[in-house]
Amino acid sequence: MKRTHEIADVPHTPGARVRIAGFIENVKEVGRFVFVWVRDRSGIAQLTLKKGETGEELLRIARSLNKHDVVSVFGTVPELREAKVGMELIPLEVEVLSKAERLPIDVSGSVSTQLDTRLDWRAIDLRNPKNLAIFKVQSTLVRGMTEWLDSHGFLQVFTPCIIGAPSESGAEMFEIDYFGKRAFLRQDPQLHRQLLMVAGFERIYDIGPSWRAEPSHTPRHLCEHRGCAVELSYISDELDVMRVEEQLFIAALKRVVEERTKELELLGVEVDVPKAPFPELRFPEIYEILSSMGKEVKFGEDIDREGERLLNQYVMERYNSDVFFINRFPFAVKPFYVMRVDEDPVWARSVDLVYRGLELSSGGQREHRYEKIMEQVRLKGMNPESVKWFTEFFKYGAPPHGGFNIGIERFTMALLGASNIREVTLFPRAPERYSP
RNA sequence: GCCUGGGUAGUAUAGCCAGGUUAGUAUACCGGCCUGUCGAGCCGGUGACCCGGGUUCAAAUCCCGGCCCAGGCGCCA
Repeated sequence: MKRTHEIADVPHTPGARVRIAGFIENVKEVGRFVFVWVRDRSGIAQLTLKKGETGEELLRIARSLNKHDVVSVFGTVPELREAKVGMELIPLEVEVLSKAERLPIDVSGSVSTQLDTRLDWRAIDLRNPKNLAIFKVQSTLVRGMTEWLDSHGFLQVFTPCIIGAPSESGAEMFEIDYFGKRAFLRQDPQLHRQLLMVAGFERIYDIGPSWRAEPSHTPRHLCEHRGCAVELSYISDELDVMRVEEQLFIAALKRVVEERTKELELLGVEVDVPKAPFPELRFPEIYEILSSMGKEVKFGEDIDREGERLLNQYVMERYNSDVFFINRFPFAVKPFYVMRVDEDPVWARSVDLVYRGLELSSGGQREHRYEKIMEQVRLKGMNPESVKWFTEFFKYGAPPHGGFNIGIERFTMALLGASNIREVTLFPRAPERYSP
């Protein structure tokens, strides 16, 4: 290997001989000294070279280094550490593994670069330690969710990304050529998760991508995003789904708070882990709440962004909570597969989770009764043939079930207070961007 | 898709409204100075008006079209 230690793991034992590797952060010549900073993903090391003591060849190499050259360094831990940044090393040998030209963007933080330009140079942009911190947090966030799911009997599954027919009526999907036939990239793993409930898998989760062919120009939309999609059987109603979702949510945040203190500090983020149960607002009461706040929404209609913001404000003021559920959406604005409230079928057992003003997930109880599903297909004006591949299965026994899909980028964005979802996506896909 | 605001060195910005200087500044880069730098500092240098058309004696600046960006709305994770 080109190194024996990550920089953060180099022992503070004077005289210890180690080999580290990383990018050149800076080279400075001051008086009798040449200082070289080397960064790996764990931290910074300063190489200290002293004229008259260090060999001429080593001084020559050190002076010739450019920012972001990749090097491997063999050296000794000094008696006295004087560097204020990271650890210090007296180099004995510097091997240049790769040379770097002048960087197209600033990664050090001295000049801030616009997001779009950064994304053009994303692999270099990601060398910024703050960006690494974002994805460390994201990794832990997802692990917090999977750990909770695994320990509560949920089976991880993988459902198809290519589907033969649109999963919901009228949704904008990417069309692909499938051996001369029309196929689509899924916009949600929804229907296949339900089929696994029909299969008797009872509790599953699917972490994977979804695509939306919507030309959305907003800071919170991507054309490709990943979700943690959960489905479970034998629920009494959608409240059982909500109880699972909030436990999952809490477990994920706890993991981040426990394990990513350093990263949260670097990013200047404070996280409070909320307590269950989360506040729940329901239609049609929501119309009254909005009305009392001066916003009129017609009975039976969906709320818009402004309405959502007002509800967020309402929950903050009334419950002092930055997370809440919205339940019982109008069936008119939801897809055919949701379960309606039998006694009042204007409303669906459809649930959104809103965190820090951002819609994190949609879900709820699904309709598992064949006759009802077919009735709703008709009510939505869909051609029954187009969803037969899905609906047929419900003739042969289906447990009552429900689930939700938490947007991973959205979750990360809300958690870190990022101003744009692309900040928390490694290589985002947006209407005008599909590279790198 | 609609609305608003933008596009100036590698990066980030000033100048544009009231058209006319060597297009200013920071940072990066190159060179020099400095006996421990750590956001180092100081001196010198290289480097730019998105593309196409129009108005004008003259366009970074005004007008039209295109492409791209940011934000708001719709759609939603």
